[in-house]
Amino acid sequence: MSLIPEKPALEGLEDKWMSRWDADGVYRFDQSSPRDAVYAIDTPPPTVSGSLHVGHVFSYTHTDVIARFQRMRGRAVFYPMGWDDNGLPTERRVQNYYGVRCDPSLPYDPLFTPPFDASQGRPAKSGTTPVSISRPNFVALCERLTVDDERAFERLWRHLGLSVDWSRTYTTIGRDAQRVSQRSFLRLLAKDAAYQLEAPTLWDVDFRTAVAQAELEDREMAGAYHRLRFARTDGQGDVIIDTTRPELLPACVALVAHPDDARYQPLFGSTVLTPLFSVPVPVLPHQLADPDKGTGIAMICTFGDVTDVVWWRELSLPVRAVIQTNGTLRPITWGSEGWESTDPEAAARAYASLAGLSASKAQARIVELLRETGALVGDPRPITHNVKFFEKGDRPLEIVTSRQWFVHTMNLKSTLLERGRQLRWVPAHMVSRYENWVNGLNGDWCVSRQRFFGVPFPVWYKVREDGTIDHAARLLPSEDRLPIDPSTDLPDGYTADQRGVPGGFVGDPDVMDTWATSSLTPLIVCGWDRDPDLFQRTYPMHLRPQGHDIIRTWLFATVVRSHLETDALPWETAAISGWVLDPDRKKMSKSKGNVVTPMGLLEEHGSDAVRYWAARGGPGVDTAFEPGQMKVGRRLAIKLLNASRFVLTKTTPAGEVTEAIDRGMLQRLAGVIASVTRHLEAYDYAAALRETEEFFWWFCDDYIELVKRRRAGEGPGAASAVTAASAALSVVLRLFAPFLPFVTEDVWSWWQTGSIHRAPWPVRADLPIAADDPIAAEAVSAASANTAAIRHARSNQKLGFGIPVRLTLSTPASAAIWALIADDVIKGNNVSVPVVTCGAADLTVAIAPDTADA
RNA sequence: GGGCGGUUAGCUCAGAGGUAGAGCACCGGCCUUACACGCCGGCUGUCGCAGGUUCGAUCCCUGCACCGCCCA
Repeated sequence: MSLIPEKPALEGLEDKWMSRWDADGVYRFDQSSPRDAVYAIDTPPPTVSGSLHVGHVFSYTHTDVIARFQRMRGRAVFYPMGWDDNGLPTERRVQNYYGVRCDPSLPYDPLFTPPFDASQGRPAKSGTTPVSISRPNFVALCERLTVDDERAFERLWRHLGLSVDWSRTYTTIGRDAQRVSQRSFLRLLAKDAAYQLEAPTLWDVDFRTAVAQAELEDREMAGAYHRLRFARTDGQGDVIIDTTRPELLPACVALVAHPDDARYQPLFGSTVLTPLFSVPVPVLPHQLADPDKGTGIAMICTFGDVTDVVWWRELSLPVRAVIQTNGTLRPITWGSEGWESTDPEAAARAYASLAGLSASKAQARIVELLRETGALVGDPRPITHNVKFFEKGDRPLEIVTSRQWFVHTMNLKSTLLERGRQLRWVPAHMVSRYENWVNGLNGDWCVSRQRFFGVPFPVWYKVREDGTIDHAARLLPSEDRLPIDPSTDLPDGYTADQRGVPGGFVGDPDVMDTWATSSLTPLIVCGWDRDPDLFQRTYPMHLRPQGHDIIRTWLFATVVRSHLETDALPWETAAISGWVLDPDRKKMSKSKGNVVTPMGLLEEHGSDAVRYWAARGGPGVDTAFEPGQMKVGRRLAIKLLNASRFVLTKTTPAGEVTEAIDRGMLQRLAGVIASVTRHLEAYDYAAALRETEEFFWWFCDDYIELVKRRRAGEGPGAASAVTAASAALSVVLRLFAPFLPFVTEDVWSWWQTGSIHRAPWPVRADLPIAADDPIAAEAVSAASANTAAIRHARSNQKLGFGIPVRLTLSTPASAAIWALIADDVIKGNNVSVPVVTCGAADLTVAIAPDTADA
């Protein structure tokens, strides 16, 4: 009894309980649990070089509600957290923070210290050239910098009350992730599911790396159609084409028109000369040429866009690439092989002012040249059009020929669609996002990136005697050596001094796409290659929670990898969270999200209150950011404290639940248990919370108010109410526990041993009532209805509760029902003199103040 | 251009073939021995638009509009 505070409050509950839970290991996964008792969650690892915002709090709360529910149902919940530190965002931060840049050709320097450390103050900006360092040194700095972020993230998650097993935290650049990524890669290679190819690839000229289809986004940009005149070699006049990329004219390899286009049919097979450069190119038919676009005939360049790639491949055209990996135009010797021109001198003269320029500068310059020579017909006509960008990039993507690693996905399309159908999607309609994406795949998955802070490809190549690299002569490590870094580790049978010399070897300089690692999270956390016991207990996992924006990337890639590695779906269910919208119905923007820091929110409203707001946003439903709902959640938590205190400060006399109202209340609660359980099983946490909350307010405002006077006394009537109320409280606390873990745990600790979060999920058998009794149900409904009518009358006559009233009541309730509730209704409404007619058609009430002389 | 979702009270949202709901906000009242961080009561609607099915449609069907997202 002394454990019940006199004036209970929410303040400080987070700190109190998060350390207690940690000390007691409440959320530790019990690896001795048999597989069918396990519930395994594949948590999205947040990007640590970004910041956590309100959207994260929202969706991670959803997952935690499910985790807590499953734990209370007796499942051994496997709920590790990961940090996504691998990839570009971290690289960029490290470069600026330490004044370095990575050069994978450099050897590891064990004594290296960075030129500066931004936390110690930054040197004057001018004149500081980044220091080039090896990949292992660079990676070490990345790891050093991300440690702080990860600590801050963990603190926030603990404060929010995520029931994560913190002993199993992983990072996407960590040893486990590297080893799994490399092992999986070697196995893909062994079964020809991965391959290397030198091919035109989407390329970001600022990051200087290949990017994959999944990382593209279209952006609307201003552009212009330029009408160019090509001379026919038969002297029969000109051919006029339209292009938005005149700067690629030196890369032109053909003209193309639709095979049915009568205007150009006579030209097919003939040759024209490019303006300025006088390169003879053929005019060819292809059905992808759009007769309605521009003049209906286009130039094919290597490479302006993905259609150029198709034409180039299907029409067997030569390559004349001009865009270099840094986005500038390369030097060209006109007249040499591959750069044939009928007037090499003029071509060289024209090109001299273009070489070395970026694409956009080259465009401006070549337009001048075309105009001067009369090859530009009319003025450029401005348009806006969609241009492909790397989602993190600043300039349009180019297509550059380079050597890349790919994973076969095109040949898996129908299998992947089938996998999508096998997965349970919450909400169900999200499957169409996935199908949309799979159906739209237009190339295999490019998994190599010309970056540094990622998992290296565990591959070396032999160097020929002439010093060139023989990419076909791969040297692979055995699996037991993994993880390795080919820029510092040696292939078996070679010595360090053979690196990069004729007859020696070189390491593959690339790293894996960040999705190529994070697509393996189920394999990483479940111990695929290190803990067969854990793996068979946890994999396939039960739940993948994530946002709908990364269905095409993370979800898709994970399905691919699990299919290839384990011939199985990685999880049973994918639960897709919506977004948090700002008041303008836009996705909560970064700037906005930073104004409202998650920690500030949790401190202002309390974690339970913020979780309450989050849990009201149903699966897949975008939800407005609304502090008002957090205030409501806070009030709910406070109400729980007070109601609990009230119930628990009178626990005698205890006894059988005999009164109809008490039994009716418990019956109603039994229905709530069943319904809430059903909702949670279906991942509809929002509905579960709504029903629990609705019952709880009714329990407080109607049930307790009606019975509190009877309960305050002695004897069987009091015992019935005391027992019913505390039984109900026990259940209600447990129903709320997944949503409001702090306040429910605190109340639980007043009168129970052990954590509520390890307590069994409530079932009907917990309630001290036998089979359903329709009389009791009717009694409790009648009591509520009659009370409402009396309250209404009081309010109309402005008679406060403190004033006793004489009551004239006609009620539809039968005399038998009225007899069961009369005492509680009369006392619970401060009625002094009741005159009651039972069995009436309608419920009517008349009251009058009971004056003192009565 | 194709796909998915949404449109219900001032706001945030639930709902279901049969008399439109909750919370917040607002208005009025109440210190009722758990809680004034509380309690009681009240007000508010062409359920986006137009057709169709039906005895009956806000709900089902068709088309349209607008918002958001995904994909070309």
